[in-house]
Amino acid sequence: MKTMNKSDLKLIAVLERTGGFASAQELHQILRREGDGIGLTTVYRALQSLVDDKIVDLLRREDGEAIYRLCGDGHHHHLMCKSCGDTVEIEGGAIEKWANTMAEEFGFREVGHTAEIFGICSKC
Amino acid sequence: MKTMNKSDLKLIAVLERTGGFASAQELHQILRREGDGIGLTTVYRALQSLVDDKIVDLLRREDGEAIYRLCGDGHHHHLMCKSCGDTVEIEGGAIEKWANTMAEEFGFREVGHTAEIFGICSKC
DNA sequence: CACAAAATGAAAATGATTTTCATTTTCAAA
DNA sequence: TTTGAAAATGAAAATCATTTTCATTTTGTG
Repeated sequence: MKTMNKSDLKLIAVLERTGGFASAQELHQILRREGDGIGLTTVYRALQSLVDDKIVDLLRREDGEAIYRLCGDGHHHHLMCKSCGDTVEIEGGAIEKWANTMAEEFGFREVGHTAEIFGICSKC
Repeated sequence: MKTMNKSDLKLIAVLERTGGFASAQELHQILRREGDGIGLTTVYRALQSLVDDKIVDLLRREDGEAIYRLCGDGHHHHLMCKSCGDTVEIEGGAIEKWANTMAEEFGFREVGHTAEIFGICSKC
């Protein structure tokens, strides 16, 4: 780990606090809301460098927007209602195993994965 | 399967011929190169409707660009190389079970899911 | 203090994708 | 065959996330 400036630390702090995934735009809004005048450009730059340093994971939402989360966060998956948008965090131990097994079988390394479930919740 | 117009068929033809994944822009260029004056808008629309009809799969390149490929039959998942983009179709029996179990546990119905694995393949 | 390197952010640029909207094509009913 | 409505089409404008540019500010160090 090399350079680590103020902005990097801010982003890490927010990611720690919020847990899970967030897009650059969302992270920027959160910081703004908290009174931090940080610029969007800086947020992108900080996230980029954190990804380069493997401190943060970069995934993609279904629409292609980049989302970030702290590496090594015991990560979880989501169950989201297509109707009301309500989301439940769920464990994915089975998925981790599946991903690793499959990746190994095909000789892949530096493996990551995404897995989300969606449906209609009981309230809707 | 419902509507299926001329453009849809053209796109399917190109996807069959080329095999593997291609972005909307690439598919458009290929058609143009072959003398077809189809517009980019139409390419996007055709791809969208093919995805809706589950005739083509939509994934994302690392930079977030959408890439499309003809669906094999049956539901499957993908193992994609972050470096060269090579993709392997894999079975996800474990995932189906996991998704259904979780959904049931939280009272969700009409459940679907996504699960993709990515890493660096042995060639890269 | 002084100064070079690093950091910052506003604004412009980029590039994929979507939307708008006017025009053309398709096609079944008359 | 003619006709009218619905579907399809594409050029151009609009969106939107992300990147780049560039002038300014901050920081660390000699």
